[in-house]
Amino acid sequence: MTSSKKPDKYYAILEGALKVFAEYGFHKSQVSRIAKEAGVADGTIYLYFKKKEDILTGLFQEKLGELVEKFNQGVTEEMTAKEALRKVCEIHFGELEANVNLAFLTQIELRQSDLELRQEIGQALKRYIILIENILERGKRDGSFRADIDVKLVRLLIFGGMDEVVTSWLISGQKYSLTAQVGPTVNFFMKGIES
Amino acid sequence: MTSSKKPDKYYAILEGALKVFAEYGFHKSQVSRIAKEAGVADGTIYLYFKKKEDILTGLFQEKLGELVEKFNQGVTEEMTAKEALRKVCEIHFGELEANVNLAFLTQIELRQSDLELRQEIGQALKRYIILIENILERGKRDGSFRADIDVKLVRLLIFGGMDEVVTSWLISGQKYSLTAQVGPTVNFFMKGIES
Amino acid sequence: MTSSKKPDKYYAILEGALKVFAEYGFHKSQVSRIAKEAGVADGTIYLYFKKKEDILTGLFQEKLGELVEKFNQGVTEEMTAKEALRKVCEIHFGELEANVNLAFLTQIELRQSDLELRQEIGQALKRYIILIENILERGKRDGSFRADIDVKLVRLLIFGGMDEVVTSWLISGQKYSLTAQVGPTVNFFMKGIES
Amino acid sequence: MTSSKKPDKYYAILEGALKVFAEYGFHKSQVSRIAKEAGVADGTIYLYFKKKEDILTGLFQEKLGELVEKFNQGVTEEMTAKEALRKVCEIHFGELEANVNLAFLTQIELRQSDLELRQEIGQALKRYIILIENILERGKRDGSFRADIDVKLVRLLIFGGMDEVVTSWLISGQKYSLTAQVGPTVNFFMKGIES
DNA sequence: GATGAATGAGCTTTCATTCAT
DNA sequence: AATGAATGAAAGCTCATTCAT
Repeated sequence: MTSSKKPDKYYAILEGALKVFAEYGFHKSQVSRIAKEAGVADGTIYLYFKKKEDILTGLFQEKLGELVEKFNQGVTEEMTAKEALRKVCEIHFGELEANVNLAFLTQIELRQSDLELRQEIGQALKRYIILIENILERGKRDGSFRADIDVKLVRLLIFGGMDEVVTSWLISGQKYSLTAQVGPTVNFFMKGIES
Repeated sequence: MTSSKKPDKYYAILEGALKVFAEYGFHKSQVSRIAKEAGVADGTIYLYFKKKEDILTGLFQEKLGELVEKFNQGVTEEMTAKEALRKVCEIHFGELEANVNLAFLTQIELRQSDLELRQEIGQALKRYIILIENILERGKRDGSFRADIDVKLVRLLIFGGMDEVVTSWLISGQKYSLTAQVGPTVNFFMKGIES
Repeated sequence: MTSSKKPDKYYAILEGALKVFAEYGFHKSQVSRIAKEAGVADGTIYLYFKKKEDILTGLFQEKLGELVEKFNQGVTEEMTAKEALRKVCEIHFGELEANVNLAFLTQIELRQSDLELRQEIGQALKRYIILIENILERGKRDGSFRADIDVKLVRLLIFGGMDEVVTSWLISGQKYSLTAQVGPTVNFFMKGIES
Repeated sequence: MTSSKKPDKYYAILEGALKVFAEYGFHKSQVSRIAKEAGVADGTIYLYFKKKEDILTGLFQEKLGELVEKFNQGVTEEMTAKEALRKVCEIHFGELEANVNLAFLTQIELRQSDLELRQEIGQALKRYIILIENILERGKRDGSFRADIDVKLVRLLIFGGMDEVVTSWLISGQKYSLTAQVGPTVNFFMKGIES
């Protein structure tokens, strides 16, 4: 199903890098270690990536792309805005809980990058951002969400909130269930804290 | 009240580091450059810090400490829980908007650290976290906040939301007013998005 | 008459190498670039040459061989020694002026080699050297040249002189006519500078 | 007497480089080997030279500078033009014979450089070139040299001739006396080969 | 013979850290 | 305490060469 236009070694290197980056972090990961993990020679990496940093970039694009795909497939048009928002949170927490290495990549490594790279990452996440904004717009239109909300700001607050929950779970050592947080999290987004 | 027991050069180095880290990022900042910015010799830095990373740690503790101090001073007991929460957001956005270098430090550099360091940062932020949790507890007790909220979770959601708003503002190039976001942000925390 | 027993690709590679070496110099020329220029695969080069250096060697032998051939054809027995020497200089300057890439090869690249290779080059030039020495011997015998000249030394002085004139012309950017220097050059060889 | 404004290590590195370059050639010489030879750490080299190539450049400038100094000191105003020219050849052959490493540097390594570097070398030799040209001019004026010689061309022929004699002596393995060639060489320059 | 993807040894350069002064 | 020249480990990257197809 995955239309892989790139050669196998490209993906082997990315998988190796995911493992190594997750364990050591980008700056403490040697290219030679990634090569070993991927089962290729050091030089081979440079047939597929121009610089070490490009491995990180490629990893982001590949993995975030897959993630975004899952969001797009999981959230359908027939859902109500509320259902859709809940689904987004379920996928967000669920996917990262199911793939801890990926969680390390997104929550830790993704931040270990300079401003320039972060802007690039922003691009890769754009479709996810648009998805959330669309849900918010839809809710505003059909009256299920308040008319006075600032879509862009609320999108940041929702994304930032989920992001922090995931990071906290990760730093704590994944000692509790992340998906168990979906209910109260979505409830907060819906009703706030005011009694 | 802040008893600065450390010698002047200690702070000179931290100020130099703040500037340099903000401009180049931790990994691309050379110790020699920090020394130059601080007006001391390279070797002098090692009289005050054991390793380069310790400069970053020291910077966090110092700067986050100051920040936490501001929160503690700005949020008083006579405020209602709601007022207190609004104040927290005002200070959070206000301080970082007023000090862009500090914002870079907290939003970008603070993330450029491995898991170990992030846990350490968590410690430095603990008092801020407790402050928010206390406000939430107080609101639950006096009935201004819903009784069924999970304090620890909501604290993450609130902090994460504000954090993302700041980062987004920073990455965008600080093109708009951050403090102008306080109102709608707090409103979201209070009432959620449900109509 | 030149029986080319080597396959076409051999010469294609040499031509590619001549171009690439002339532009980048031996050490900065990649084998893959030569391959591309020659229109063959990288690996193919190693069917014809054992090492990169052997391409240079082959090029010298081929090109210097052609050059020596021209000297031998241009200088005939019926010429006087003086005429022959003038002819040598005419061909030397003329051929290199007409083929700048070849000039780069002989004046610049040919030197970019270690002692070992330079001795090998000496071999390839041996026939040219012998030609000059023969002319000098002949001139001594028939009385047109002084009897007390040291043939080997004078050969070096004549060759070295012409060589320097060509190199200087090349480095200057070929801004003037090289063949125009034949007259005064030969005159110097003949009469020296003493009035 | 040598006004050394540069620190000792600078010269130590140059001396080490001279030895190593003379033995292995520039491209086969590792920086670490030069460092070892100079008795400094690898990194120290980069306190004095920005790139490996700059060691070569520095060496040229230093050594050619010393050489040029010797020419300027050895050739005085009260000499006749002929005497001066003989002196030049004596010093040229004598200095290189006395310092074989330097001879390797000038005859082999100095050529192992691309066009750009050779132009730079040309600058370093300019004073030597001017010296020879001045002698030729003087000889023309006082009638000891022919009035119709092209000074620039003859300078190339003289320099190139001497250069080739030195190189040939070096490649042959320094089996004979170089200074013994001064007499016949100068004689050739003066009287040519015509009987 | 021809290919070109893969290899991996090798080297320059950087820069955190040290220590003699 | 302060200096800054010196250190040397460490690693990203290149590219000549190989070999399975």
